Amino acid sequence: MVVSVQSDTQFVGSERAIAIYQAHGDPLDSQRILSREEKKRQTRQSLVDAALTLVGQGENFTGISIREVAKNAGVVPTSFYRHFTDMEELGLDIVDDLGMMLRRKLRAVRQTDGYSGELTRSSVQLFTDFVCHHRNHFYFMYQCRAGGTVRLRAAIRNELSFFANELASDIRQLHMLGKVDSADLQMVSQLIVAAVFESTTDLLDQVDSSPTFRQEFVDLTVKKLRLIWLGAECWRSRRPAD
Amino acid sequence: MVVSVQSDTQFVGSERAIAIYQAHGDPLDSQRILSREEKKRQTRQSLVDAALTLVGQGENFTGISIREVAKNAGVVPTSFYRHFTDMEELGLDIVDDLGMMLRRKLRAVRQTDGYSGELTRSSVQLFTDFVCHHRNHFYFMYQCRAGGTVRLRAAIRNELSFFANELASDIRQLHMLGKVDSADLQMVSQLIVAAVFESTTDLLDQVDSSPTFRQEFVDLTVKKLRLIWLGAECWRSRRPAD
DNA sequence: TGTACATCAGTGAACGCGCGTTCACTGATGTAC
DNA sequence: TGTACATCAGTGAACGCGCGTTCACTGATGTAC
Repeated sequence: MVVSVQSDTQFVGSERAIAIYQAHGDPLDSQRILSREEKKRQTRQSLVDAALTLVGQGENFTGISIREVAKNAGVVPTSFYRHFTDMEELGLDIVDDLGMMLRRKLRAVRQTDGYSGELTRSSVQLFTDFVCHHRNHFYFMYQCRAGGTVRLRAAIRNELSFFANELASDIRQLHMLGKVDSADLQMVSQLIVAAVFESTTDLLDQVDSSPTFRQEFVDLTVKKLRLIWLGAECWRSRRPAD
Repeated sequence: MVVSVQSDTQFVGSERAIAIYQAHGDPLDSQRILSREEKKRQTRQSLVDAALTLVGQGENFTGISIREVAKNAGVVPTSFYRHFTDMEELGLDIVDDLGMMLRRKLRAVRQTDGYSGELTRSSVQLFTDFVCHHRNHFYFMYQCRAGGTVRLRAAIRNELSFFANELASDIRQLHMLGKVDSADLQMVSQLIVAAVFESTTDLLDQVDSSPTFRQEFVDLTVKKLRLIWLGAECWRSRRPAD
């Protein structure tokens, strides 16, 4: 039911509605005119997409104006207010969006046991592919984690700690790192999430992201996580000398 | 010779010169009028300080205007152009500033062997104090690392990799981690720098930064580094099971 | 030392522009009968 | 099914404002003689 409209094409008013209608393949409701609610949802999505596209083009989210977003969504500036009170609200929507997509992915992977071969490597590979498929969302996240408003920063931080918690509970579920108590496990998870997240900046900064570069990135990240994992396995069994 | 002018006080033109003059305690040149060059340097510094203060107050560096900076520096907007072509240039100046301060600190610590007791802990303690003394600089760094212009991001990334390199060479110098080859040592250093840098966001987000919170931060960071260090010591001696 | 000129950091008026936000409106969709 | 009215997403004109940048200027500092 979800129709993706190419974000680089601009439609004005009813033109967009027609384009959406034409893109819709289901013959059963090919005669049906889009409901008001549906059209509103589409416009809202156009606004979000426009903002993300601008971020992907190198603009700073904080510096993007309502007028700019509206223009790129093919809508008059005043329409923006039918959907969001300000850019912060739109930003919070993006955070939610990414959060939901990540959770959906996580659920799918867990259900189908989508890991192939070695666990660390396949997890990193899945994450890497995910980042590359949602580049603009991640650009946004990295920008706003430090540069956004207080609420935006809090929302992003919240998402990150959610994933650290999920990771910790998965490690427990798989009966790994038995010698690590739960407070320390939390620390290990944070460390892993931080290492991956920090590394990801390299992936995002790479413009082309050729398959070879992506592979190098996966290799390096796996190596880092293995080292952390090694440390976690030794943890408690021996105190560090220094 | 460096005189600090309270950044929340605004001076206009010659008023500022007088204030600087009065703050200057050395009786030998109490009669001396500041040279043109010196005054220019002072104004330039006021502009940089004004920008940093605004960042410290929660504004996003990318969103700060030339007029705003000039106003807070107690100078007319046009004066800005006597010192910088645009805000990006001012930003690059801040990066250099912080880089120099960090290097100076590093040198001082190495010369005086300023580490007290355990190496990891005293290093983290020194870094933590440094961050708290240069809060605004670090706010700026975190914001611009992801949200700045291409040149700004490159400059910041450059500083970070400089410190990873310094760390790697120090580890070699102290004959630690003998079983780790130089490519892997680079990886370990990156991991350590990333872990510290990532943790530091917590320190910056804490508004009051009470001594107890600061201590907790040091403890947690030390723990993380110990775990990485433990992993690095096991590295090569045993391959991770997973 | 004093004088005459050069330099140039800082000034203040002015410009055109894009911004956020308001307002009354239009006309397609939705609903009640 | 048809009609009459309600809703409300999107429109377009208008506003006052702060922005970056230009320009000719001023007057203190610096320099040559």
